[in-house]
Formats: sequence, structure tokens, C-alpha cells
Amino acid sequence: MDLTSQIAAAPLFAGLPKSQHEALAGIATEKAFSKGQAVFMDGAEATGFYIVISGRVKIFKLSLEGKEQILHVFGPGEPFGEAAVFAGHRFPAHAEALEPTKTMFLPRQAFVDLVTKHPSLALNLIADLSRRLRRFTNLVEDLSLKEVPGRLAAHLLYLSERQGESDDLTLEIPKVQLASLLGTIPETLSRILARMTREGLIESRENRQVHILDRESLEELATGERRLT
Amino acid sequence: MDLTSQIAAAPLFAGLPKSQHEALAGIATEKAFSKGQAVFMDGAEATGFYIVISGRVKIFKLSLEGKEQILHVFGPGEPFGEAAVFAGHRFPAHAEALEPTKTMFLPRQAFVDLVTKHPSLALNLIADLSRRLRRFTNLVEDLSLKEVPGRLAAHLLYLSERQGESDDLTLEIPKVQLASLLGTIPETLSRILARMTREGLIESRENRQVHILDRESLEELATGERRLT
DNA sequence: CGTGCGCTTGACTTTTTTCAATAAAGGTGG
DNA sequence: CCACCTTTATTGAAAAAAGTCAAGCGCACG
Repeated sequence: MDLTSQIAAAPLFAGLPKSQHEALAGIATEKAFSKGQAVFMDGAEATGFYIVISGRVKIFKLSLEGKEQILHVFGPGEPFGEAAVFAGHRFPAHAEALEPTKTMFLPRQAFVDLVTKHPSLALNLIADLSRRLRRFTNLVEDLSLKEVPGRLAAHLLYLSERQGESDDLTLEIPKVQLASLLGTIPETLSRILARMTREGLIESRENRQVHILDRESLEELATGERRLT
Repeated sequence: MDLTSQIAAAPLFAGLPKSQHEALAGIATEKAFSKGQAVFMDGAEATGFYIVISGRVKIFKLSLEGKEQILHVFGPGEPFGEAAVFAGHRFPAHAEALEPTKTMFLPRQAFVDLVTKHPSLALNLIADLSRRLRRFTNLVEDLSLKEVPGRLAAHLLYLSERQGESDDLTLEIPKVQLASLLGTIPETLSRILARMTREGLIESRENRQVHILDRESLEELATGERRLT
């Protein structure tokens, strides 16, 4: 697929006239990354931002001791790094491809000009940033107000919902990454999955497959009404 | 002071023509809150957003057990609740006045219309949301990657910077609130302040006054290069 | 076919929270 | 102006949650 149709497919650019899609294609360039390759580093100058075409990218912070906190995992159609274009001018975190990934890169100034000229693009961007802010609110709430079992329960329910309300779900990412997303470490995650299994809340199959046995209890765990014994 | 000049003073509306300030004044209403009074509740419908005129407002999440995590403390000139106007339509957290507070309320639709018509307002809003996103990134990093002493050290340095690089600073909020802002509880905060004092990093005077004695060590604590013994 | 990565489990440590007691400070009504 | 009561703050002892360190297993990939 060519860049213009990629752009037309991105929610951020929804509702823009075709001429604008073509204008964007004119300023965008394609960049590909192999699994594990860095897209940008924390603190690097933000000369533009990215939109995932295919594959997945994690955005994360690193502590001095090497512990990692994943902030987002972005897939096809999702932009990342846009906020840095409008505030601070430096990326506030690291970005790395989780698998072979294609992106398009939108250079800063050309994009700013475009946003200035097209109110509907500006509104799309505002909605995008607002949604992201809301997600961060939830992340902070989870990290600060819930213990790991609650965060895991919430995540399992989120995956179940996203994957069509089925009781069978797939974790989508390796457990090391999931631990980092939940703000914990693989050992703790492993233990809590084992506890949930022991208590009959879930069944953990091979290959990142999880089967929900007791949805209600998971929901209570996620809200804090119940705790794992 | 009248609403028009209040609006002109808010960074969000900087650079707008006077006519627009007057248009905004036309749709804005003033709302006052007493200390401890709720401005809005988590989950309430967002029919508009607020800008602080005087006083201070905290935005926070509550757990079922009643633990509180402060997300922001906003003072004069700062807007809050804007993101809910553009995504979700419900407030994602509670808001409460920390002291007698005056705000102006901007109703949703009128503001959306205005943003659509005025690119420079849209850009201001984008910059505002982007900055806020960046702050959240730091909050998540702190909560997940740093221990309480590190978070406290970072906060003290932040206050010192904001208050003019002096070694004498004021906490600005009661310790209960500070604990909630740092994602901990008053007891823990109290103990860690005591440890910092014992190790000669700070001196804690009466009335929320803190004197920095060893800035370098505080900085190392904030980055994680050093730990409190 | 072996090396390594992803995952799990056990034992132990550290950090933080919980519960309880105490005390100082500040505002309110009598 | 004072007694009272709530708010704010501090400290100790014990419990709980999560992290660290270490070992071991199995499967995939080169």
C-alpha cells in the first residue's frame, strides 16, 4: 500500500480532504525497524513524530537500575511522539519496535503548519491527546491505588473486551513485557498468575492463551472489592 | 477584576484577539467554591471545563478503601477538565477546592465551536494537552520506577526551582496532600522527611518550610544514584 | 544439537502500609 | 478568652506486598 492510503487509514487524519492526505504523503517518509530496534531514545530531539503502519512499538521509561515501565504499546494506525512535537521538543521516553515494524515519519514543522491551517486536523489531534491523557489517568490510578493482582485482573478484562468479550484471550505480548506494562517484574507476574489459577479465576494455557473461568471475581479484583488470598 | 481580563490573563487564551476574549467572557460564568468543596466528581458528565481564577484545586482519584492519589494541583490561570470536553465526555477524576476558590466555567459546545474557528486557540490547547501528557509521563515514571525517598527528593527540587532556586522552600500544601501527591501516606512521608533530616540533607522547619542543606545528595536521590541508608 | 531466552519457583530482603497511640496547632462556640 | 474538638503530624511495632537473588526447566532458533 502507498503512503497516501496509509495516511487516509489513520484515525488521526480521518475527515481530511483527499488533497490533504496527498499533502501529508508529500512530507511523510517511511521508516522500518527490526525487532528490538530503537525508534528513538528518551531525551532525543523530536524533529517529528511517527505513525505505525504495521508491527508494534513500545514506549517506555527506564530506571538507572534498568527496570522498565511501558507507557504504551502502539499498533497499526496509531501515532506516537506527537506530543513532543508540541511541547518540550524532546521525546519524554524511549521507543522500540516489538517486532519488525513499518512506520511513517512526519517532520515537525510541516505538520505544525498543516495543523495550523486545518481545524479538523487540529480537532482530531486534540481528541487524540485527550484520549491519551485519560488513559494515563487510568495508568496512574492503577499504579498508585491498585496492587498487582488488581492491575492484572483489569488488564485481562481489558484484553477480553478488546478481543470480543470472549472468555478466551491472548496476552498479545511476552510476559516480560506484560510485567513491565503492569509496573512489576516477571517473577511477581508469574506468581500472581499462579495464584489466580489456583483459586480458579483463570486457566493459563500455553502460548499466551488465558481462559477466564470466573469473570465476576476478576472484576471484583480489578475494582478492589476483593483480594487474592 | 472582570471576566474579560481574567480570560486575557490565562495562558490558554494568550495570543487571541481581544474580540475573542470578549466572546469567551460572553459564554463563561463564574463559580466559587469553599475549602473542601467538590468541583466535580469522577464519572460526572463533563458539560464544560474550568479555569482557576484564584485559589487552588486538586484533581485526584480515590480507591475503594479511600486512599487518594492526587494527579494535579492547579492554581490561578490554569484550566482543568478540558480533556474531558474532547474525549469521553465524563470527568476521569474528582476535583476539589483546597482553599476558597474562584473559577470560571466554560460550557462545552461554545468552547468547541470557538476552538474549531480559531487555529491559534486550537494550537494553545494542543500545547497545553501536550505539556500535561509530559507531566503524566513523569508521574508514571516516578510512581513506578522510584521509591518514595526519590519522589520526595524530586519534588523538593522541583519546588526549589519553581520558587527561584533558593535553598529555602515552602511545601505549599499540607503534608497529607503532599503524601497523596507522591503516591504514599502521611506516615511514610513523615518517616522519610525524618530520615532526610537525620542524614543532613534537609532541615525541616515549622509551617511547611524546608531548608535544603545538601542539594547534590538530593539530586542523586531523585535520579536513583543514591539511596537513603 | 546446544545455547539462550522465556518462564517458573523457592528463599530471603526490603519497602511500604497498617494499626495504634500520642501530641501539637488552630478554629469555633460558649 | 478559654475549653473543646478537629485537623495535622509524628513515632513504634507488626504485617503485607513486592522485589532480589538464585536455580532450574523446556522449547525455539540458529
